[in-house]
Amino acid sequence: MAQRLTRIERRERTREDLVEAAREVFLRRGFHAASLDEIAEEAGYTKGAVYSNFRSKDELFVAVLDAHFAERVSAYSEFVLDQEQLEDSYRAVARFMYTTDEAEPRWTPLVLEFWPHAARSRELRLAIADQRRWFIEAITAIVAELAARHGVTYRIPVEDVVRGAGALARGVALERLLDPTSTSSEAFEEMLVAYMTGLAREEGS
Amino acid sequence: MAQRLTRIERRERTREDLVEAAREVFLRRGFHAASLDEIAEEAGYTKGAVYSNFRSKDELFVAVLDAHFAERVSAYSEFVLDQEQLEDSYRAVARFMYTTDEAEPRWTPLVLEFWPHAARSRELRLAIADQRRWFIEAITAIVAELAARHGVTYRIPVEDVVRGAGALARGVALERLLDPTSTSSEAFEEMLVAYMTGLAREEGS
DNA sequence: TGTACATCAGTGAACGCGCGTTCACTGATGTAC
DNA sequence: TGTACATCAGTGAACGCGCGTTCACTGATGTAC
Repeated sequence: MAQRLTRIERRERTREDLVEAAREVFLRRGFHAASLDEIAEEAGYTKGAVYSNFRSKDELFVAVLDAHFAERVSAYSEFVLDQEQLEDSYRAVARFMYTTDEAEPRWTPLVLEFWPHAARSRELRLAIADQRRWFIEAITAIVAELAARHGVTYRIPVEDVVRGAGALARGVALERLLDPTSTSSEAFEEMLVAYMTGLAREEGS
Repeated sequence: MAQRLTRIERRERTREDLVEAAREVFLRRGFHAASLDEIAEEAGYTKGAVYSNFRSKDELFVAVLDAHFAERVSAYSEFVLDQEQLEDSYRAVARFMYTTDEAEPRWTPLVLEFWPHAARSRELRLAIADQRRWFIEAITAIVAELAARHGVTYRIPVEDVVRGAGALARGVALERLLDPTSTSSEAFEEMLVAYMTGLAREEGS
């Protein structure tokens, strides 16, 4: 009994359906191999609906990324600052990263598959770079707050600390894509703690 | 002037030409966007020559990777062990990684673009995994030797130390692809030193 | 050293096909009176 | 509340095109005698 919706409501609904379906199909097939036909069908529409809501396959993908990063930021902001010890926060982050990667191991390669593609178009590259900057800034704010609470400063800008941590996580996720037995959750936890702790400035120096 | 070559010599020469040209075109265009026409033309042959020497575009790409990893291993084995201090070795590695990335910033995304593609074919995935394992083992041997000389042991297996370092480098290279101003050479050096030093076991414990 | 046939690396053109994009159309919602 | 026209979200079919792969062919190298 689909209730009657206004045009705007229906349009928003369709858009959400498409983004959700796109996310699943992109994960399943990868960016290049995913077809708009399959995405539209998964969402219960036809390809034309995609072009009624997005200008291109690229733009649809960017919408998937938008939704993802928004979710991630709110997840981090919920648990990172709740820990007693600084190292507990690091470990909680490591476990969160590792767990989400295990739950959706294809997410990281999917994003990375898109970057070289995006890098070749000026407009797309700028859109992705903006999106990324927004995400990095949001995470940086959380880490800066965490560090301030524990009276810690880092030897490089907090933003670089964050970028490096993300880099480490992404890199490990990729290793595990090719060889899922490679880096254990415990090993990754040690890596991240070593990285974060090693970057902290010695007290009072 | 082209001296007469035996069939085997000519075939080898053609193969090398194709791999070299493929490397350049793949770097320029990315894996998916590179066409065999352009590669063959760049090498001074036609597409047929590619199929006379390789079974597919995938196999040609794997040959490019083979050549690359062999070069990298011999580069590392030359300078890593020549340093006085352990930290000097870490810093030399960091600078090498950063410099090669600056020289060919598209290499990392190129490789990463290929992985999700490879992950979807069993045969290809195994070929890439084997290649990667060989590379990781070679680097692990170098780092193990380095650690032994300096009487250092790590809190996780040396192989994981190596994987993590590679992960960090790749991740940072990707950041810089989207925003070349993001992580400075100095910041990356600190990241890697922090990571490696942080993973060393406390002396005598 | 020379001749006759065999091999095969590379040519060049054609094939096929998937898929992103476009577009005329439809029927449900919106608006004016 | 009801009628007549306007709008526009989504349909469905067609288009176009790039590019990986195939294949019959050629001419230079290899081999046998």
